[in-house]
Amino acid sequence: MTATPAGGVGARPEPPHVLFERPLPRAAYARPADHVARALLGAFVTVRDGAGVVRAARIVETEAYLGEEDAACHAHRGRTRRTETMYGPPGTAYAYLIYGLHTMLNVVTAEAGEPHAVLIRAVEPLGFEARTHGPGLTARALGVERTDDGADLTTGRVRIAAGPRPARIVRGPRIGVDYAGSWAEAPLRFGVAGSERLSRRFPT
DNA sequence: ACGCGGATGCTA
DNA sequence: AGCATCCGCGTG
Repeated sequence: MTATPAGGVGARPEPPHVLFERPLPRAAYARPADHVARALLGAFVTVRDGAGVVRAARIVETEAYLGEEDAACHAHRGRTRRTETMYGPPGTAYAYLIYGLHTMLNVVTAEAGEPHAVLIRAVEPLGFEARTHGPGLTARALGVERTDDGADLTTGRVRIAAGPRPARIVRGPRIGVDYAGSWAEAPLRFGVAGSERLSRRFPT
C-alpha cells in the first residue's frame, strides 16, 4: 500500500483501473446513510464497461435517505418490489428510473433490513469529458443503468474506491422532496465546497 | 385495470 | 414555469 493519495490537489489520481481494484470494504457502508453520504465525498466511483474499460469520477455531491422513518425515502411506505433492494446488505447498488427518463445511482447503507441509501448527485469526471452536475447526468455519464440495480459494489462492475477527503464540506436540504413534510428541510444533502459540478447552490 | 406523480433536466 | 416520458404503487 503506497502512501501516495489517490488524487487531490498536487497529486495525480491513480488510473481508473487501479482504483477499480481497490473497492471500499462492505464495512464502509454499514453505517447510517447520513454518515456514509458525508464519507463518500471525495471518493471515486468506478464503472467497468463491456470492453473492460474503467471510467472513474470523484464524488462531489450526495444525499442521504434514512429508512422507513424518512418521509422522503422510497422505503417510507415499507417493503415493495422497487424498494426491496434497499433492504439488502450494505454496499449494494440501488438504481431506478425516475420521470420516465433518468436513472439514479444510489448505494445501500446501514445494516441489512434497514433501508438506508445514499444518492450520488454529482461527480467530477477523471480523464473524460461529460456533464455530471446532477444525478441523472451522473448516472448517464458513468454508464450506470437500471440493470445495475442490486449489484454488489464490492465485487461488481460498479464500485467505489477511497479518495482524499475534501477540505470543506457544505450541507443543506435535499432536492425535489418538498412533499416530505418536515423531512424536506432536514440537511441531508452534502457537497464538496467549491466544486463546479454541484447540481445546485447550497444555502449560504 | 387505472390513474397519478415523481430523489430530473432542458427549454422559455 | 412547463414539459418529456414511463414505471411503481395505491386504489377500485
